[in-house]
Amino acid sequence: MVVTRIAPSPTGDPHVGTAYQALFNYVFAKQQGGKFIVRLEDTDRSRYNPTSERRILEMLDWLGLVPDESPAKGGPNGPYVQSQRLPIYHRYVQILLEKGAAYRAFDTPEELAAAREEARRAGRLEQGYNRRYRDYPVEEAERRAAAGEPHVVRLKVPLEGKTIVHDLLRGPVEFDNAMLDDKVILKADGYPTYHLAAMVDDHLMGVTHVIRAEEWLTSTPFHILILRAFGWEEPVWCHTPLLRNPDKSKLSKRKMDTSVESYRAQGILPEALLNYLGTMAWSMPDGREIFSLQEMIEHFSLERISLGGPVFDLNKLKWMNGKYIREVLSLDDLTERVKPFLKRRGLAWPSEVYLKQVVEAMRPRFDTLEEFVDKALYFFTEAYPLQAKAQAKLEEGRPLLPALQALLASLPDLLPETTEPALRGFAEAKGLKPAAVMQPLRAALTGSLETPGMFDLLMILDKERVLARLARYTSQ
RNA sequence: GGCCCCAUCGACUAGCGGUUAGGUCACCGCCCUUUCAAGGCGGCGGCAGGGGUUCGAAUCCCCUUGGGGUCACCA
Repeated sequence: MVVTRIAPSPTGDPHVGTAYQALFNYVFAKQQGGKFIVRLEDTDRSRYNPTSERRILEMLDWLGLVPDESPAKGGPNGPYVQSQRLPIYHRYVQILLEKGAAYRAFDTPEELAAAREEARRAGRLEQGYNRRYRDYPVEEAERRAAAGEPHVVRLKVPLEGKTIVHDLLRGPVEFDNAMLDDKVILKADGYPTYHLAAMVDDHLMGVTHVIRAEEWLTSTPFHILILRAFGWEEPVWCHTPLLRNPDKSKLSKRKMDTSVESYRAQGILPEALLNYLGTMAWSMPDGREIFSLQEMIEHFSLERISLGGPVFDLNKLKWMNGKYIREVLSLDDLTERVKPFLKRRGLAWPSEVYLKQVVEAMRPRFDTLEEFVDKALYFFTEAYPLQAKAQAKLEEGRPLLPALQALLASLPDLLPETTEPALRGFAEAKGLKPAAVMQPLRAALTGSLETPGMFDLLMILDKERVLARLARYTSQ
């Protein structure tokens, strides 16, 4: 059975890169009838963020990428939080030590820094750790360890030969073992590094496909060496391109908004975010750009992942979100989604029917849920702003307002069938273009020059409110 | 800098030896129109460069250039 996983580390805000990886791992697993696991990699105690775990899990839930096994849900391979698996790692480190595949190293961080500095100054070719303890007598190392001397455990990497990563998307990628160094697998604080923990867990959890970001490609030979040291089978490796900033560098919160929570707060829909991420380095065989998670599962293949690093384009994300708002969601669904955004701004709506009318009228005019609130304020409060351009139009047409007020007051109702001929007739009688009447009226009723059509506006606002708002400008 | 990956319009991409190089976002124009949108129609714009292979290269190979990643007791 296919088993995939994501292994986010709880160090901060839930990241779109995590969502991206989750999407591909989830979709592939589901398509193959397999399992999708979430495992928290919290072995870096210094960067640990206590709220991060919960928020990452919430993000996946919001997106609808429901894991089969996770810290929250549990499963047969738990625990799913690495800090709770320390005894497991210690056991496996011991095995490597006994096999002579790893060794204890007593260098202090200061010594390592000094050695690095010296190597740099000497302009030496070889990179990384100088292997000072690689051939240190085992009995002596054990004695010092037993005496409680702080130390790390490093993998004994072969000095010669090549390690070949068979990447699903790139074919064989060769690395000279001489270019590798003896990486730390167990830190002085007793926590494993990513390299060891991930390989042990992937093996124990039966992960068959490691689909992860390209930044891991160059440490894959090291992972393969760990696997070999244990005598374990390799998973299928599949390194996907990195999401990029507009300047093509790796997506980062310094240059871009990378927080999924932030997009959610702006009123980006989970379906749209997922859909957009699904078009990053992947495409539907038939070229369609709007597709659901389910449709992606139906047509997905890892082979269709292209290798160029895609720039995360806010502009297109917004467009796609707008597409979902006006063409994919039902009116009822959209109306429901808009509610929390109104509430958060302290706005209320008189009835379900009213809200739905407003949403329908506004539908082609907003791309995010937050934008809906911004642009539809005058439907929900009398304290809407009068924009400068609208004010100018209003002043221009101010002389018309009393007559318009009288006209509208005289009508039996403000339905479009009634108001359209009335207003057009009014303009014609005055020898004016319709716009010369509509624009000042629009400005008076909404404080804006960007609104739904006048006749919809009048109907939704209702007679009483229309007249009251007009009275603001005619009663002095 | 060493090592590794990558390379089609400004952005996302289709293409997997023979296409007038297609679509989407953005941009521009037109239409629709009471405003703003949405929508429709049209336009601008690309195979990084150089060598090969081949009857024929965006497609295969090599080099150059460019971009990115990685070189932590972080993941």
